[in-house]
Amino acid sequence: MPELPEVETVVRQLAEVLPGLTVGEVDVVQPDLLNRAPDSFRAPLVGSTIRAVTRRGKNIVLALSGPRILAVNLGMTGQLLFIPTEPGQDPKKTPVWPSHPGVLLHLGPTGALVYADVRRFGSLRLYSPEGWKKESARLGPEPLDPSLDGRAFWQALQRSRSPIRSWLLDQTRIAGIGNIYALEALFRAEIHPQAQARSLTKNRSERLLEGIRAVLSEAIAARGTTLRDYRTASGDSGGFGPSLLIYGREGEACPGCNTPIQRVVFANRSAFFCPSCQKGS
DNA sequence: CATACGTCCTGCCAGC
DNA sequence: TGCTGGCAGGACGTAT
Repeated sequence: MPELPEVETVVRQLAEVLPGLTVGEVDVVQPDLLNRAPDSFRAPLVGSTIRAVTRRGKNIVLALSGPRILAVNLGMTGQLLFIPTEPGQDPKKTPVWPSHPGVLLHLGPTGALVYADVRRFGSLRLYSPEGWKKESARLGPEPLDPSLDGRAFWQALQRSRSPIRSWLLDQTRIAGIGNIYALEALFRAEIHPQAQARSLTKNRSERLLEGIRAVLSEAIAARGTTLRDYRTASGDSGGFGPSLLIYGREGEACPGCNTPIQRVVFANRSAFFCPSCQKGS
């Protein structure tokens, strides 16, 4: 699921409700989601207070007293849900309790935070502030950060022989983009997904960066794309699905020229594109 | 170092 | 109706 707009949506919601709350009991239902043994995951968390909720790439970053950092990556099917409760009410007894709970953080009488994940490709990783700083430094720049300029983006592309879609999915090159928004941005910029990164002209790469920023911003405004599993922190679906121009639309008419949209598979993933509008492979 | 590919896991759905 | 194969938003490890 979850790419930058979906993660940003969850982060914005959680930033409204979590700061100031203190972690009580921690239930680990699926230990394989954690980056350490359940006991050493639990111990530093219990009793700590949530200070801030931010995003780095596709990671939800909870800053805790201690200090500690809890980084949550939703993988393909992860959900991070805030469950409001009445005092004394069991979050598991609420109508919004998910079907595949992985980790539950009790947050006092007013609510709980549950991570749920059908396929369990996601993760909850606990770090020291220094440890997280190192992890974060492995990721590429934030596409919506204005300090990423068109020239730096183009120069980075010039150094790679990878297909541009693969380049965009590599989190160490640019952080937060996944298959849906990579393909949407490439369609907007009229670039073939298999075009070599370094084949892009400066103008074309600037159009690509503009396309990335536009589609991410529009998707955030719509609270993300729900294909199946993605939910906001309050359990709602995202509204951007109908606005996808190319993703999942094999055989449909290109909105620009009416040519049937094609699907190719490379690097083990589907790529949708208009063979007429998107050249350069 | 850079790039390419298989793998982790489960559920759903089209097609037979 | 029931089974099977294909496919899914991500990321990491390994091989070349």
